[in-house]
Amino acid sequence: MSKGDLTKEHIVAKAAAVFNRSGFAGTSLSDLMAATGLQKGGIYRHFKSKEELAAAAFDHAWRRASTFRWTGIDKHANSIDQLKQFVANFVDKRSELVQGGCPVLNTAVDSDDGNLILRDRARKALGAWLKRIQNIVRAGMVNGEIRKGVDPQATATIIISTLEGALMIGRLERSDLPLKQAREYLGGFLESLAASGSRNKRSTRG
Amino acid sequence: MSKGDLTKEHIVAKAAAVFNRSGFAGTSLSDLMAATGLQKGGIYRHFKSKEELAAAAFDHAWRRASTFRWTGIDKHANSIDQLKQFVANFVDKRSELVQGGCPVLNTAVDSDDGNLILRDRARKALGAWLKRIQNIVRAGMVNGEIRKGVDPQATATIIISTLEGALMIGRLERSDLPLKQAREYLGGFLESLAASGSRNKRSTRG
DNA sequence: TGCCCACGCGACCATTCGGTCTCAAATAGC
DNA sequence: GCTATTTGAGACCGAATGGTCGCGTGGGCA
Repeated sequence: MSKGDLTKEHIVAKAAAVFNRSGFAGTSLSDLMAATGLQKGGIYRHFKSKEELAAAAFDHAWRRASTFRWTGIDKHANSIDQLKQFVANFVDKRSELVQGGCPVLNTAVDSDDGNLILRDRARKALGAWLKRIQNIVRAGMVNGEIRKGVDPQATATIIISTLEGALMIGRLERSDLPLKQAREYLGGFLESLAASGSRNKRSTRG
Repeated sequence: MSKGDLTKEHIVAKAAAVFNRSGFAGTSLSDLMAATGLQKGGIYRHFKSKEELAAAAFDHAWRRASTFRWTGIDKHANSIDQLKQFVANFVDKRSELVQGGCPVLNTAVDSDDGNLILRDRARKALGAWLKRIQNIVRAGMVNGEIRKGVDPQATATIIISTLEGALMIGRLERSDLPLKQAREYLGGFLESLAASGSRNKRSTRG
């Protein structure tokens, strides 16, 4: 990897934190210069505009967030346990994230009006996220772990909504209690999806 | 009401929509000039800074949102019905809001880093909102409508989280399905809070 | 009707914005 | 070690930013 590529990666990583904290409009080139330790020319050598950098930064932040949120899922055979693990990761692995909370939430609110490029990236990221949860629910239904009649799409919406909403509340209150409450609540919710009899052999604590 | 006060109110109302859509940093004085139809001097006659105007605009937007969300609550005697009405209002009365979604969500994300004035306003608004829901839950417990053992604080967090999260998803997807799913889901959730036997006399459809 | 001051206009200010470009220095290939 | 190419600094650009101020005007009150 050439020196230039290394620099580019460094810029993206630093910029991701700034954009995630301050939003696109709220981030100035001088903020980015301070964060990266580079001058303007050094940054613009690698990105042709602030927007292009913001897009790369979002991708970086989202890749990072996804990595943490989906770790340890495969160690569970049962779909409900997988979903519980995801919820637990979302709640516990925040500190490992790029600073400033969930990139999708932030970008959704930040670029709801203009900035189609950023909005589209957030939309696609959220879509993939929802789909991945839906697929776990569907697999659970096929395997007889999850009741017939459960709506995978609505289930995914509820899980993500609750987590993102609780994240927002917690950030305003500077407290992690809302997310802890969401985790506990979603634990019960996920148990309630179980097909009757399918969870007898093991503790209900996932 | 003097002409000046009228103008001031007009500025606040127009500015509220712009700030709510574009955020504080994303809103420029020229945006506000275009929205209000006034020149810079006309705006600065009534507000000593952009920030002061943004604070007044938040108050306006929040007052408006609260009005719509809490309409028709008193017509229900039962606390669970009151909460259902609140959820229904949140979902159905969006179009009557100041444009751009929930002011608390937007301001929370927008001013999470700097802007203490705005952040503080959003924090207090959210706190009052949570408290009001908690009080309904507590009243329901006192009246024997809601089970003992329900946690009013966690319940309020779950309701608001789910709604705000679904609002965010719906805005990204340009769809109202997520909010509809949240309403339906929360309907069941709220029913599950009922003290056993307390809801036999009436339809479960609130 | 006449006065006066609240009101809003718009020119003006320093500063910062995102972005460009030239050039010296560092790097990489030979 | 020499050269060709990358790389990043930083001066510079026009436009836009948030904010100020003096002045003309018109609405409100006597």
